[in-house]
Amino acid sequence: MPRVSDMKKRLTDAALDLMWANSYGTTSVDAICERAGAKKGSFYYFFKSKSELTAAALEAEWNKNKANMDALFSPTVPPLERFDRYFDYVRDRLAERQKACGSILGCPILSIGSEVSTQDHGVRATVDRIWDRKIKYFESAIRDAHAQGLIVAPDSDAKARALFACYHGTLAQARIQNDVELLRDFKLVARDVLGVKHAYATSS
Amino acid sequence: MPRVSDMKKRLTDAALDLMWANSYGTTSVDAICERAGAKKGSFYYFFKSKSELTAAALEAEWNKNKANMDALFSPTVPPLERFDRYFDYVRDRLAERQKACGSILGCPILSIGSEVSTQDHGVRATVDRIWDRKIKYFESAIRDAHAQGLIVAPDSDAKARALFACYHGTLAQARIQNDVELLRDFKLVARDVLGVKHAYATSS
DNA sequence: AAAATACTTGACTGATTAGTCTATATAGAC
DNA sequence: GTCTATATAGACTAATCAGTCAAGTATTTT
Repeated sequence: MPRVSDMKKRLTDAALDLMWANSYGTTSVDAICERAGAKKGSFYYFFKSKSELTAAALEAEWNKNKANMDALFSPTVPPLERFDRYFDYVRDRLAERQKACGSILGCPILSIGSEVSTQDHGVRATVDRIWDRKIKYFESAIRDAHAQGLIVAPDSDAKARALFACYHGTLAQARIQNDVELLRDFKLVARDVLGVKHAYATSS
Repeated sequence: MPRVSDMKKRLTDAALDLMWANSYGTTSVDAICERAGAKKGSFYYFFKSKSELTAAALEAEWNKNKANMDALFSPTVPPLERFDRYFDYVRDRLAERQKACGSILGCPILSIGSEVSTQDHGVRATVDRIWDRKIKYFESAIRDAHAQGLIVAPDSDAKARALFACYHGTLAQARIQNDVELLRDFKLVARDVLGVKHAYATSS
């Protein structure tokens, strides 16, 4: 096995960076190559199209985040607190990124997914897959909260999907208005969606 | 005032159609012209750039919908019922559109806004303006519901923004997954977000 | 009918696009 | 050292992009 290269990773990193900050459509293969320090030939050696690279970039992003998600949604954390920690984590990360690029970027999966969903079946399928994996964290926390009598949510899947959609709507709004403050109160909205009984609301 | 043309309207109609079904980035000026039956010269006679046309198209879309919104959110309708009627209306409209183009398209303001927000200040400003106008419908319904004791929502603006964001997250998810069914249960989510007291839940 | 305004035409430009292709360089196996 | 798979280099194509422009047509005012 001669010669190993980190170019594949550099390309997916560059692609996600640019597409998240701007959009799929305005991110050219040339720009991705330039940021990754690659030439055209290398790009098409690793990926057979921009579409395929995008799917790979989203999967890579998921893999980068998975360990954090596992920690945030660890069963050792009280279920409702998992959400609070997660929302804080995402907000902090977006705020930090805003310092670097000037914008609140929202969720790349949603932005890119919404942009290409009617046109690129491959990327859409990838988005769907990642979406489902992420929802599982929500679902399991909801099931635990229900079992502990903190909320009433017999249909944990539906509840998880509803909360996930609400959260992503808020992230999209934060991106459009470039305002991180819109994320500050989401914990309260989440409590409403979850139907948290007042007595059990976590303090933070 | 010699000669009047409907070309401006045809161009904004074509632009919104294409951008809604696909995206801002993949909708070329040439394609807009072709669908509108216009030549390049006419396009740039009416609009000085693709960006300016997009802003005009979004404003035109708002104007087309305004009368419907006024009717749906008429003060003569019980406040919580206004939401139900609105959600039904949007869902029906999207389902109908799906028959024509094969896809659930979600909200064009959100899709286009999210796509261009970090790059096109003019379009973003337009999106913000329309967003605020739409939220006013929610806000007034929430205030009325609060006054009638149907819900507890002292901060009607915050509640309206939260519900609006949740709804648009659900629309975005429906677009990405091309599934109108995701919109079916939003009424229930809305009740949770609004904090509707169980006794007052509208039946439909 | 002439003038003025409102609109249309379509060829054109120069930049950028995704993607291809052939040649070459580099590293580990033997 | 040489063989071989892995990776890089970068010129190239053909299509498409947003936008320009000068010349023309249609309609109303005077």
